[in-house]
Amino acid sequence: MNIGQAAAQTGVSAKMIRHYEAIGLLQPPARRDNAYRDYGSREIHELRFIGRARRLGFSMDEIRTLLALWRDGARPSREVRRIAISHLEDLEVRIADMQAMAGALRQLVADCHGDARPECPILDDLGATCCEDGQQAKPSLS
Amino acid sequence: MNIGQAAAQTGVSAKMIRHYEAIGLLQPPARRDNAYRDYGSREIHELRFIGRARRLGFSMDEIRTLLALWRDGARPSREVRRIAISHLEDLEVRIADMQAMAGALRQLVADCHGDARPECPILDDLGATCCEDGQQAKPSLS
DNA sequence: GCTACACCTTCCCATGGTGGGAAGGTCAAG
DNA sequence: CTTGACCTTCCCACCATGGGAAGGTGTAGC
Repeated sequence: MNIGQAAAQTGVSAKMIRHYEAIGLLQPPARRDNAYRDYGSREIHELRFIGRARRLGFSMDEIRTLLALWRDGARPSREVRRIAISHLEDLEVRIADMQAMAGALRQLVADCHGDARPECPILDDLGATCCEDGQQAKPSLS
Repeated sequence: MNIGQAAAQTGVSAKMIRHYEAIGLLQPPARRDNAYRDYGSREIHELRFIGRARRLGFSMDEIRTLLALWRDGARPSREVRRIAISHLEDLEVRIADMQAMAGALRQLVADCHGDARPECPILDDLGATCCEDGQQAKPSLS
């Protein structure tokens, strides 16, 4: 199977398939006489694996490890679970961060009348001149 | 004020201050005889503005616009509010995405016993061979 | 004055995941 | 034989950020 077909089958672009090969995430596939890469079901399978893991937000490093574990039929599931939990915790931290951002923004948006007048609590907050004299004027953000 | 002091005062690294200048986000500051950049309270103020906006997750493009609006004392607050709302919606979409990821992962982690045995629903799901024959084996992820 | 150290300058490079695109080869259909 | 769609490799760009080199400057202590 050509790289283009493999890309279509797995949702991973041809560019990225070559990239994954270049960084050693994937074994170089067989080549045809015309030097075209030739993918079989095993490679398709791995590409799909990578695509899904990416969509779950795993880093390339995590995916590299998961892929090794996946290829090793005898791996202890403990290992995999540990990685998944660690990534999950990571995700949760980032979600909490973004929720904090969103909360602060929601407050600012709610406070801003948003009409033709120039008064704007959003800009006021962003520009809060908290430390010109070393004093924090207002707790506000961060 | 030296760039290092400005960095300390604003929480924006010296590297980034120079970078913001290079991409035209900031006016080039005055230079002393020794060619050192010299920052006054106005620049400190702007740097702090940028730092806060970054911490709220605004993109550089958004910040560029917000900064222009901020400098324009007569801007309509409507403009600012529109940008903030648009960014907020963006944030909310991303939060929802990450929550979906986290939810799927949590499920997988819960299903995986995580011991010395090789059976692992997490890898099974990632590797789900959904379409080798054009059939989706299991709804699963994405 | 000399030495040490901290700071400044500019310039280049790396990250990571992805895409754009050029220059050239190959294949299939008309 | 032409056309267009594909493939190959190679280089470049993004974005925000940091690392670091090579060289100048300012300050403190001796």
